[in-house]
Amino acid sequence: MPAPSVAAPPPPDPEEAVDRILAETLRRRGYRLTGPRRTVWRTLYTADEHLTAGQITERTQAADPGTNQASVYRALSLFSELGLVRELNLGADQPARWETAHADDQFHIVCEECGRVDHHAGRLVEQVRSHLADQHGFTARRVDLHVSGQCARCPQNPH
Amino acid sequence: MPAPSVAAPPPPDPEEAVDRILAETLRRRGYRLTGPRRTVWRTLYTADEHLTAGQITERTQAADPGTNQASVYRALSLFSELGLVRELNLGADQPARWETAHADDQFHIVCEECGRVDHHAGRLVEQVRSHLADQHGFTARRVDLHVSGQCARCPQNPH
DNA sequence: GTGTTATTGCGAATCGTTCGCAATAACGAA
DNA sequence: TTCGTTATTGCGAACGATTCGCAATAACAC
Repeated sequence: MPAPSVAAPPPPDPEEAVDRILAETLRRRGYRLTGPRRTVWRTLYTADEHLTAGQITERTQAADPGTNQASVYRALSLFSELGLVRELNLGADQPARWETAHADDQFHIVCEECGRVDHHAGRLVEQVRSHLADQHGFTARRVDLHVSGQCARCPQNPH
Repeated sequence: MPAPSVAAPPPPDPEEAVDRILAETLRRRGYRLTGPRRTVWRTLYTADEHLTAGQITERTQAADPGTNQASVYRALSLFSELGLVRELNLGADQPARWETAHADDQFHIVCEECGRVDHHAGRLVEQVRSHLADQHGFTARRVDLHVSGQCARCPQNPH
């Protein structure tokens, strides 16, 4: 089996691809890529839903025992500052939740019956932004739209 | 000085008018009108801005020393359940704020520079409601729209 | 008035989150 | 590759906001 004449491209490793986003963002701003940060990042990246800090800590510790709760909070706070993740407050009673960043022209819909949380894309957020800018000179940095009620599947919904 | 032949209407007392809203709402649901509840209610009703529970406690205690913090929280929680007030979460870092209830087809705009919080009326909230109902069968009970950024007056605003 | 019981005040407990600090490990330079 | 600097960690204690349990008090119906 002859060696290829040109440098062989490294095999695509999906796990490394996820890490690269993190690594580059951190380095660009002079932060270090550490174990806890990588584990928290992978936890968020592979999450099926919006996790609380407590859940993130659990899963992070499952993947890398010994990781401290405080480090998880510090990682989340840093990621948020770097625009990698987004903190959500879906209700006064419940703790904050976290998700990987996406265009914030999406909003969250929470069903009070089944607890389901959905993303919902739409032009609404963009409309709010431009309305405030044009009519009121207000530069919107962040737009949070959060709706709670009953989803179509839940029994108490009056059709 | 002869007594009037018909019952004299009591002079309109603006302070009592405020109390009446509270009294009637409470009685209708079988709750008692108590001192702390009345004081908290007046505090909210005469507030110039959205107050935190701590601020409400301060002002309530100024008006009626001896009122306990726990009672303030209990009053707020009850009022909220009765639809008399509304709890606001304007940011992950800051504590909850409270305002007397109004149609929620209004949203909140917070300037990150000067800290100013404005109400803003508009059709947007209503649009969200009907869109979700018509297109997705979702019954929106509560719509929270919260925008943060820089207001027209603040220096860092790039025009 | 008087009795029933919702409500209070008090202090301690809880929850989520942040802090201070000594020990550790990441990364650039030698 | 090793070394030094210093950002980052783990730990535990502190924190602020909110809630709890309970005996004492006070609203309201009769």
